[in-house]
Amino acid sequence: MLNKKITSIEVAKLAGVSQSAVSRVFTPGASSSKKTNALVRKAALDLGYRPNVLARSLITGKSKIIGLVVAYLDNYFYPEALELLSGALQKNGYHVLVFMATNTTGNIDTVVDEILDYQVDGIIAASVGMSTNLAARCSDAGVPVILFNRTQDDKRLSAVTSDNELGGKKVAQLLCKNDHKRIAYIAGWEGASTQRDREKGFIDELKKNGQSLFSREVGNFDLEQARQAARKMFSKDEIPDAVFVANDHMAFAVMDVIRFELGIKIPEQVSVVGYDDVPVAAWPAYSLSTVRQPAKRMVAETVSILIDCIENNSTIARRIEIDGPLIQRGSVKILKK
Amino acid sequence: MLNKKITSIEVAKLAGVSQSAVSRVFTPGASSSKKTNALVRKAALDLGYRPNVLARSLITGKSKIIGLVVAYLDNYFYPEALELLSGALQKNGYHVLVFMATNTTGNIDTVVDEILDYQVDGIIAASVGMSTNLAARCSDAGVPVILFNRTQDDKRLSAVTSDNELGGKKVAQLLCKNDHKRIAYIAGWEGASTQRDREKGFIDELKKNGQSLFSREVGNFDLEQARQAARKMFSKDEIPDAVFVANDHMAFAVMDVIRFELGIKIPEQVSVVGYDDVPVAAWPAYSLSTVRQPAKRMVAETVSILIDCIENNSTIARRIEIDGPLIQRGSVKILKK
DNA sequence: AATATTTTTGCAATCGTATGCATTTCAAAA
DNA sequence: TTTTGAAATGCATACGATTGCAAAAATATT
Repeated sequence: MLNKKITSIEVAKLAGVSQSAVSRVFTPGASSSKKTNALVRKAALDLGYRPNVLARSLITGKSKIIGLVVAYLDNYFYPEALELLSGALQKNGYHVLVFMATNTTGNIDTVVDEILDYQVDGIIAASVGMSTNLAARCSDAGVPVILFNRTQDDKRLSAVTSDNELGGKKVAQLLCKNDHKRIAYIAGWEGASTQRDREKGFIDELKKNGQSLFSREVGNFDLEQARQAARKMFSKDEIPDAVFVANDHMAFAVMDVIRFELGIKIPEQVSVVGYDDVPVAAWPAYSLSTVRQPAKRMVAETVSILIDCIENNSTIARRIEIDGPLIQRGSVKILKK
Repeated sequence: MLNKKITSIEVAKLAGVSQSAVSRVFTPGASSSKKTNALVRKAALDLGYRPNVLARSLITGKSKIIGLVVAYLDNYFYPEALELLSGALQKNGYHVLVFMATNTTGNIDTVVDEILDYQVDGIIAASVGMSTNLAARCSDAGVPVILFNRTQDDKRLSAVTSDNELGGKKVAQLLCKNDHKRIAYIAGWEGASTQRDREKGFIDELKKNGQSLFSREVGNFDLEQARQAARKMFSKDEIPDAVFVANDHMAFAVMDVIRFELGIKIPEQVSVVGYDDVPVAAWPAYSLSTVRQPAKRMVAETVSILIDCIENNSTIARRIEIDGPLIQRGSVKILKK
C-alpha cells in the first residue's frame, strides 16, 4: 500500500555515514567531503530520499512558506498577479500558501491567525486591509507583511502599488486634452487606498484644467454595483461625455450597460477609461483605454522587498509606487488635428 | 524587535499544568477536565499562544496542507475553481499550497518533488497531466492525487471532470436542431482528455444526425493559436455556419477575429459555441452560448473525495463526471418556429 | 618525518508538539 | 463507607531534521 517515508537515518545507514553527514550534504554551505557527498547522494537517490521541509523548518525557524491573502479573484488583475508572484517566489525557493478573505472583515483576523499557525516566513496581502492590531501581531511574530496593490497609514507595513495618483492624473489629462466637457467618475470601494489615490489624482488634474466632476457614483469594485452606478449615471437627461471607472473590472460592466442596455455609443457619445489593463481590456470587443498596472514590476518589487526582509531580517518598511503607462485604445474619443 | 515565539511549555507554566495538558486542550478529542481547559485557554489567550502546525504535523504525519498544481490561470475557469477550492478546503481545516506548472513538461516532475517535500496531505492537479512514474511516487509516499478537470488512463488516480462527452453531444444537438449545415470545430490541446472527450461527443452526435465536420483547426487552448485557427478557418471561400470552440477562453478570441478582423456577423453568418461558461461568457459583448462546467459541484466532489482519501485513508480511485447544462445565449442562430 | 592547520565527522542536544503508559483523581455503584 | 470504573494528568519519548562542540582525518608547513 504505502511505503514508509524515507528519513535521513536510513540514508545514513545505507551510505555508511552518520545522520548528521546526510543532513550536511543537503544543507547548502555545510562542510562535507567529496566522498561522503557522493555516497550520500547515491544512497538518497536509490531510496528516493528528500529532506522533510517541515522538520527542517522546526529547527531553522524558516518554513519557506509565504502566506498570500487574496480577496477577489474575479478581478482578473489578481490571477495574473498570483501567477507571477507564485512563479517568482518559486524561483527563490519559497512557496505560496493561499488564503481567501472573501467574507466579512472580521474574518481577516481569523485568516491571519491561521496563516501564522503555519509559521510562514512572510505575508503578502493582496488588496486587503490590515487592522493595526493585526499588523502588530505579525510584527510581534517577526513575520514581515507586504501590502500588494494597497497602502495604509500604518508605518510598519511595506506596500507596493502602481502610482495611482499619477495614473488618475494621466486619465484626466487625456480626457481634457481631447475636449471632454462633462467628465464623470465611478468610484471603487472608498476604503481602498487605490480608489482614493486614483480619484485624487484625477480630480486634482481636472481642477488644474478648470474642470470639475460632472457626475459621480460608487461601484465598490463590484460588477453589479458598477452596473447600477452606470444605469443611474446614464439615465439622466444630460449624460457625461466621458467616464473614468476606477478599475477595468467595473469598466467592462459599465460599458456593457452603456452600449447594450442604453444604446449609447462608445466612444462617439461617451468615452470610457479604466484602470489596470487586464488582458480583456485589449480584446477588441472592449478595446478599453486604461492605465496599465505593471504587474511584473510590481511583483518583482514585492518579492525583492519580502526576501530582503526575511533573509537580512531588515525591518524598515518600504513604500514603492510604480509608474504605469496610459494605454490608448478605442474607448476614448480623440480630437482630430 | 521581535518577541520570541510562545510555546506550549510557557503556557503550561503560566497555567500551572503540564505541557501535555496544554497539548490535550488543543487536540480535539483528547481528554481534559473543564478546569484545566479553562486554565489553559486563559493562559494561552493571555500569551497569544497558538499551536505550531508544523511541529504538530511532524508527529501526527498530517500537515493539513494540500498541494495544488495549476498550469494556466489566464483561462478564467481556473481562478474561479481556485477560489472555490481554497474556500472549501479552508472550511475543512486544510490550506492550499500553490505550485505553478507553467513551463515545460519535464518541469512537472520537479514541481511534484517540491510538493512532496512539504509533506502535503494530498495533491490536486488542475488541468495538468501526471506521468505514471510521478503518480507512483505520490502513491508510494501515501499522498492521494486528484485530477481536476482532466482524466488519465492511470487507474490509481481519481479524477473529477464535467461530462465532457455529453457536453460535446449537447452542442452538436443544438447546432443540428437549428439547421446548421457547415459545422466546424476548433480543438484544444490534443493531449488533454477534456479536449478529446468534448470532440468525441460532438463528432459522434453529428454523425448521428447525418453530418460530419465541415472544417477543423487546432487552437491548443491558447489565445494566439486560437486566433490563427480562426483566421485560417474563416478566410476561405466557403466558411462554416457554426463553430464549436473547445473552451470559452479560445472562443472569445475566435469571436473577436470573426467579428472585428473579418467583419463576419455572429450569429447571423456563423454561430459560435464555447465550453466552460466562465463569467465573461455572460457579458453582453460576447453573449456566448456554452456548456457550463459546474465549478461548485466539481469542487465539492473533489474536496469530498480528497478528504475521504486522507481521513479514512481510502485508496480506491474514483472517477466523477458531472453533467453541466447547455447555456443558450445570443451567439447561436436559432430557428424560428 | 614530525608538527601545525584546516577540513570532516559523529555525538548529542534541540526545535514544538503529540501520545502511550502508569498513576492519580473523581464520581458512581454497592 | 468501601469498591470499582472511568476520566484526567504527568512523565518521558518520538517525529525528522539542524548545529555546536570536540575528536578524527586530511592537508599544509617546516
